[in-house]
Amino acid sequence: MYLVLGRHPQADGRLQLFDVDDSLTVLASTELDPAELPAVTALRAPAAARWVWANTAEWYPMLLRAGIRIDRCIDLRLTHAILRRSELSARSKLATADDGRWDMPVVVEEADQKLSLFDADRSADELTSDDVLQELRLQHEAIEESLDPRRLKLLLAAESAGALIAVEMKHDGLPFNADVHHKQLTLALGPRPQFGGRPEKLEHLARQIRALLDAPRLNPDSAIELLRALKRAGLDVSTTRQWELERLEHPVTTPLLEYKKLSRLLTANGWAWMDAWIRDGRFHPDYVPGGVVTGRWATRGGGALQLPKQIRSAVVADQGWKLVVADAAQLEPRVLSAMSHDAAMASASLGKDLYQGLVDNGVVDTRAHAKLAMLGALYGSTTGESAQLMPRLQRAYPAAIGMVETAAQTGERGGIVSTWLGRSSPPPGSGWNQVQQKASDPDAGPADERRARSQARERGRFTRNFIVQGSAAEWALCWMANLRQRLASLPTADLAAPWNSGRPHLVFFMHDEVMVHTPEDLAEDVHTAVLAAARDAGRLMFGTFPIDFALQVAVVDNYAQAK
DNA sequence: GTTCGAGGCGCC
DNA sequence: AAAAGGCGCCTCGAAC
Repeated sequence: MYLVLGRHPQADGRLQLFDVDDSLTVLASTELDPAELPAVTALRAPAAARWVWANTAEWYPMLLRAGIRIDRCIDLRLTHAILRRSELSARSKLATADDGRWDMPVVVEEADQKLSLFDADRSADELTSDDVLQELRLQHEAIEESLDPRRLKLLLAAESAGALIAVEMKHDGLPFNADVHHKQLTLALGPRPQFGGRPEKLEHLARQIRALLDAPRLNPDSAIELLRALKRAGLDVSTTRQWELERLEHPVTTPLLEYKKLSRLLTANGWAWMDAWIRDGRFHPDYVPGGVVTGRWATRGGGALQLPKQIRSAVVADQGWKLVVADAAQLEPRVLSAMSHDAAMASASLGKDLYQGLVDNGVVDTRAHAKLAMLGALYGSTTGESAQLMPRLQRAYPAAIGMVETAAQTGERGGIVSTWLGRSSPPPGSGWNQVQQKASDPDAGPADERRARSQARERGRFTRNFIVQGSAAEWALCWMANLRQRLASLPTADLAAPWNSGRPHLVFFMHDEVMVHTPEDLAEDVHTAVLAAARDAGRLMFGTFPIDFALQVAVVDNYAQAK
């Protein structure tokens, strides 16, 4: 059963909802006002139906505000983006006759707001319920005729579950204690400036820097001015980056590095950031599922996926609640060993730290080397220590290393690669092709060839990493989607708050890490659920292949206590 | 006045 | 002396 939602084809501003059976036949049609959507949804929610709509971020927020959570959906915009590009469904009508209509920009505004603000000139391409149903049929056809319907179905379900979770997490927000943060800022920077300008401690450091460089008017925020001043002081630097400054033997480096650190804190996560993103003790960033080509999420505003370790102690559970923080240890190498069926590499990770496993198996001598070698393999390192370790890795794990090498070669040739579940990389752009073309021209110069070679290698590193990063993102989505279902079936603690029924809920997701905010009494249940969800995700994706997805789980009061 | 690339740095 | 994948976002400063 599906519930297909879109605009009404005639009645302006109204919506139309189709009840559709599994053969995609319309059983019933309901016309409704946007304001009625929560009520209508509430009536239907008990049915085991899957909602189908163009964009979860458009409809789901108003349902959440009405206290309604839905179980499952298909976000056709997200699933279209996967299907039209996937190598598995490349011959489908959806892919070959794509008119770009579903290539919409990410919309985070909500439908009800948009209607009230832009009622007069809503864009002409708003999708009717018929459009939505037609797209659902097209996608079904593409999946069924694809080279691997099972994988695609899993990927599309996980992607859509992610869309629900993203909206729910924005709605619920990440518990964030503004007082703790304010105290940290004041301690580090000095009191908040009343009328702009630098906080005390930054200003003090700036004065020290100017004195030490004998540059009375220097603005240390200007990289150009700073570089000039450093050179004038006789320092041999080509940039003002941290790693380069650290190597200098000059009294200015200490205040300068300190200045940069504090300045970063102020501009990225200072008082202005707090004013903009923290409301009622919650951080409400916009998550953008599928926002990265590899399938990772992005965020818009607030920089949630770059939340510095420095400020994590301000992420504090409510009174009587806990944070369960879980991250997947060495996720990418584990995913690679499973997708390449590299039994040797998989066994190195069974029940333990994968990097230590490499040491125990005699592949490398230290854990640090194991990590360096592995990152080199995943990113395509060609120089330095990490590249030197590659032959050892290659010998020990030929299947795994062979897989990323093949992906790199495909990319260098301009080919397309795919993740385990079938998300495919974009083809090279026209500029890339032109450069390669030019290099094979009879009168191409050595510079042309060098440029072509370098760009080809660059793309090879991208495709090499794409298959691993993208497949790891798929595992993470499966993990989180499974966890969400498990959390929904946990009992409700007697801690109902206005914003929550007392049920554990996801509050944060960062690539290979999830955080659940839970009543204290249920923290152990959540811990168990997180582990079980990881096991399920591994089985869903890799069946019986013996691979462990080890988790580090911490039950804490604030985020800084994890790890 | 806005826009956009560069430099820089935070996260995975 | 920067390298090796994916991002977002801040400031500066030139270009429009």
